[in-house]
Amino acid sequence: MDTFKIDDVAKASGLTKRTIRYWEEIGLLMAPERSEGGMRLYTRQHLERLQQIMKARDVLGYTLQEIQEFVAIREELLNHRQTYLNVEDQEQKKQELLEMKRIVSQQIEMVDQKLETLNEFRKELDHMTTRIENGLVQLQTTPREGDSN
Amino acid sequence: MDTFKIDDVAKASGLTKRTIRYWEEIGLLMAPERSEGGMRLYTRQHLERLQQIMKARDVLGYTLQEIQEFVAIREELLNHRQTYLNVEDQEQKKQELLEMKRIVSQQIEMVDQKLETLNEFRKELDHMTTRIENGLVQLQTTPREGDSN
DNA sequence: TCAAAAGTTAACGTTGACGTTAACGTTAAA
DNA sequence: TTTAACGTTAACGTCAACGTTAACTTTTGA
Repeated sequence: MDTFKIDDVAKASGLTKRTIRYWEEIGLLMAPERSEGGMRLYTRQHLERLQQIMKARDVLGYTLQEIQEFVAIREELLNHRQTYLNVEDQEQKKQELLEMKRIVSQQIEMVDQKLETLNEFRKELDHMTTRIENGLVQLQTTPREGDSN
Repeated sequence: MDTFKIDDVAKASGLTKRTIRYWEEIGLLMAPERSEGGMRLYTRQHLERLQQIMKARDVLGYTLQEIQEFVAIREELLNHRQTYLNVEDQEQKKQELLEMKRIVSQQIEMVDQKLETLNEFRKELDHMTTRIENGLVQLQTTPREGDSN
């Protein structure tokens, strides 16, 4: 079969069933097809989406609302291929594209800011490692008060 | 004076007074000295600490608990200079240093993971920008159905 | 076929991270 | 000195992001 039940998805993703349903409830995960009886039937696409959301949540520390904004833009870009017809539609599409560009620019700025700070943190951690190892060496080379000399 | 009242700290940091007190309450910010009457008297060190916490919260998306762990280690390294006396103290200090090294290694791993994912995101955002701008160019060069030719 | 396993919705509970309000004490400037 | 501005603690409120439980229906394997 090409579809998964919610427990399969939960196990594959590491999320709880509640969380999966919750994310659907708030519009973060697209609602899957249902069986005759009403069971959710997920596809690979749902799994991929969940992975993306988890990455954004865990790594970027975004709220689900912020993630939703990002994912929405991304989706819009994909669905939103060549579909302009007349002058008004062109004008509208232009406005949409400009709005998307604005939001994406904002997000780039945020990501760059995060990258910068993360690199600072990384340096500090390296520094701490050095200091710890120096401390360990000190212990080796300075055994005890008046020992062996 | 070398001390600040809570409202000064709030304005300097952009946090609310409530948040500052809350962070002290959960042990994230060291409790400042008090005046005769009981008013909190902060120093520059408190301000610096608050900046660090804010960075970790906003950029790394850590919970306050996680931040506390990071900050604690850092503090320990600073306070924890050459203070070994006898063999048992040396052994204890060695264990402490090894434990700190373990935790710092963990944190480095997490930061590296975050950096990697952030760079992926950054690339994707660039890609989106390109696509949006292509869309805009398309609109310019394909004005209207059967226009001007 | 039929019970156990797994699914569903609905609703209330919980936890972290504060916001808000109340009731009161302290500082500082007029 | 006195009063407005600012500080304090204590307690309850809130919001996001789920956890948990209940009451019920659908699937499934022996």
